[in-house]
Amino acid sequence: MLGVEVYPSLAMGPQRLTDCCYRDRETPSHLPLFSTTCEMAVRAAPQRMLAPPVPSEVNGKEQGTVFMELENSSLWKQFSSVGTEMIITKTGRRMFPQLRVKLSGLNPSLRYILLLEVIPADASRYRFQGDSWQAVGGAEARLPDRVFIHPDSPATGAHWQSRTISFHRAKLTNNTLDTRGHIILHSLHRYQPRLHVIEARDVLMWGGGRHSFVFPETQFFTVTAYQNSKITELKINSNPFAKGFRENGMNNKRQREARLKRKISCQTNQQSEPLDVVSCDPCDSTELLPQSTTDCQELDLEDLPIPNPVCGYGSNARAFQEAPVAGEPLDLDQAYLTPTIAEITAPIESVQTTPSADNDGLIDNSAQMILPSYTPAFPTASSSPSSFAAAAPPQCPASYPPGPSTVSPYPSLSAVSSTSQPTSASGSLYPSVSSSTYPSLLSSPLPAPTSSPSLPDSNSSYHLLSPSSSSPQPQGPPSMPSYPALTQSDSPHPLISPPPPSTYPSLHSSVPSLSHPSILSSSLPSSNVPSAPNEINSAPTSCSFPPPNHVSSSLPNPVAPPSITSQPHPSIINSTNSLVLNQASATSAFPSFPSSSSLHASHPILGSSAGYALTSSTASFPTLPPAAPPHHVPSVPNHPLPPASYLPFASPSPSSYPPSEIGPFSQFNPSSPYLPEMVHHPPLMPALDPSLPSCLPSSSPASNSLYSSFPSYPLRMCQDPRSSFAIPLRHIYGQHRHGHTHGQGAYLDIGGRGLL
DNA sequence: TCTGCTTACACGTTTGAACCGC
DNA sequence: AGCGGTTCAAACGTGTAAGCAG
Repeated sequence: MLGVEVYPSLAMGPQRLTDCCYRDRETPSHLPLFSTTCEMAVRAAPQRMLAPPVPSEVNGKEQGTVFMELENSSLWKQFSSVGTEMIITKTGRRMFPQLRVKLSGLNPSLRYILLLEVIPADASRYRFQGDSWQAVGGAEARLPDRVFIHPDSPATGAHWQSRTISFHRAKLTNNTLDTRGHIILHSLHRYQPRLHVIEARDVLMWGGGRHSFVFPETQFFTVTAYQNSKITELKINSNPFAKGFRENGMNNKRQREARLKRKISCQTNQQSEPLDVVSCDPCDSTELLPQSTTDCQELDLEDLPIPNPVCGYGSNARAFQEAPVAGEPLDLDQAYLTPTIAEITAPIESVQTTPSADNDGLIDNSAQMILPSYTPAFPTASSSPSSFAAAAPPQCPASYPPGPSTVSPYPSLSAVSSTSQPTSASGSLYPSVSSSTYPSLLSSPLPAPTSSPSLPDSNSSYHLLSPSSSSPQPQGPPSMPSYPALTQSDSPHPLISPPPPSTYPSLHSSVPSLSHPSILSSSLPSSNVPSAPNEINSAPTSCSFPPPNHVSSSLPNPVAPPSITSQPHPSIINSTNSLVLNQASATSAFPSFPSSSSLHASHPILGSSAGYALTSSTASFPTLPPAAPPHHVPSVPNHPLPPASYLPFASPSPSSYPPSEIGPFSQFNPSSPYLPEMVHHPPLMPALDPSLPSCLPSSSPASNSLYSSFPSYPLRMCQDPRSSFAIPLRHIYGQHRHGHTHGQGAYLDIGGRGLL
């Protein structure tokens, strides 16, 4: 079984995850982006829990705020407006539209690893009824978490910024026994892709800053066969591989029907006379060839954007075009969020974004912070229906942690500052909800009201708040200076040689049966939800994954290896404190919320007094709703979409390993699928600190009460031999012989099903 | 009977090796 | 011999429809 030990470098080292919430610039900084029940609950919480915004001493340029833009956002929006569906097959199917992004704000000299993760958007199972998606029950047990590692990883910031980054090689499958490393998903569920940018000081030491990006418009439903004919048509007209099905193609309906008729006719004729191959050729589509007109003209997509035959999308030609080079004007539809500042020293970490006046803003490398307004094209969720049906009434938030809305209201309870981390970053203006070094619990599942992906309130507009000012930021070049610095990756990290295998923590021995936090949270645990067959939650032998930082921290560091286990880092102390606060807030906000103690019980780290702040996050997470019986799901076909690009939750890249930051966790709000938000998802980097278990409050009760149904999965990684990342992985594999390679990129199983 | 999944199929795109000319 | 451009075939990606299972 592979564990973090196998991939020590995978541990994100000192995890500096700064979840951020993007709020309307004109909205009070402490107000959540989305108004939900949870939000209300939070607001009702004692004022003391809401940490006041911390003035930002932004130094964006110097700090290098990482900024990601979804290049083909327009295309995604087209699909999401109808209800994006992704085919999943046993052999694996690529995603379309593809995830194409552009990065900026990276340190050109540093190396980064890009990961793609697909997490459940909620805890519901869906069915396409009538003309919309409706939740019909609880989601199935979460499958092994797998992360697709971009084949170019690791690559320098200059590399990533010089081109469009495409994750087109990533494949989705419904084969739970998949051995090719494809991302395993359940059919008829809703998922949310999430991208991570991880600073890689060394291929074997992923300890740098980490930034996570979520583009709400990329949410999709998994299907084995398209349910919505509109989606089919959109795909046919957008996907080059499906040209054959276009009106002027050889495999369009007309042609197929003609072939079928001819076939039948031929068969009939055959009986009476020899078949005339020529005349019966089903492919003689010459009749349609003259139709040089656009496919769209032939299409029957009345209310759908008509793709351009050439670029795939007439209405948004660029969406399908090759990635523009850096500096090239971007899609107008794209909005940008300001980066979050990882406030290491300040107790509060929050992210503020600055809304741009409109979506006309162009962006170039230098201008990373343009925030075009999304409103025009994508009205507030409340006003516009979403293709993603709301599975359940909004009341769920109480028991279900809605993303942003739930989170944002929380004051940053834990500001874990890394002593070793030189941070010039100042606290963000906004209160962080919950900071955790192990946010997986928070964001990973993007828990949504079991039954309803309810639409966000009208209040949840996409305006961004400027850290320095509440006034709307004019369009145009982003004012970087005004944005909080997210990372401190400017200074190259010392290269750290991987410690000998023996030095790696032994997951098996040191970590008793534990469920990975990410798994727990992401699994959308539900008492009603059937456990996955491979569930090994109770299995003592199962691998568990401590917070990444633990791992990295535990790794021998010639330079300055902090001993987390033996001596709580100051940050830890802070986290502990924050934890308490968080718990309190969480408790008040979410009645159904599991006690932190229970969580701790299920996870050594969580239980650790040192806490690593991850507990704080955990505490703030309400218990997942039980698989709801058939939900009343108002079909909500078209959601307004959020900005195309968002700033990451910054995780300041640490200079050293101790967990340094705990940022507010903001989850993608399942109920408002299209709200822009940066989410921090920890599950992909399982970390394990053997020493932590010792700190576990063994007395933690009811540890399994909440997440017992979620198994701990071993870490698994597969990689494309062609990937530049091959060597490091092979090195790792070499130690454990569990590597899987394939031509589709590298995959990392975070919660893999048993592994070799 | 219905729903969902698997599989085979035809068509188009992509990719990379082979070939050719300079 | 090296380089760049073109050609070609295999591999791959795609949606559809039939068949199967529950």
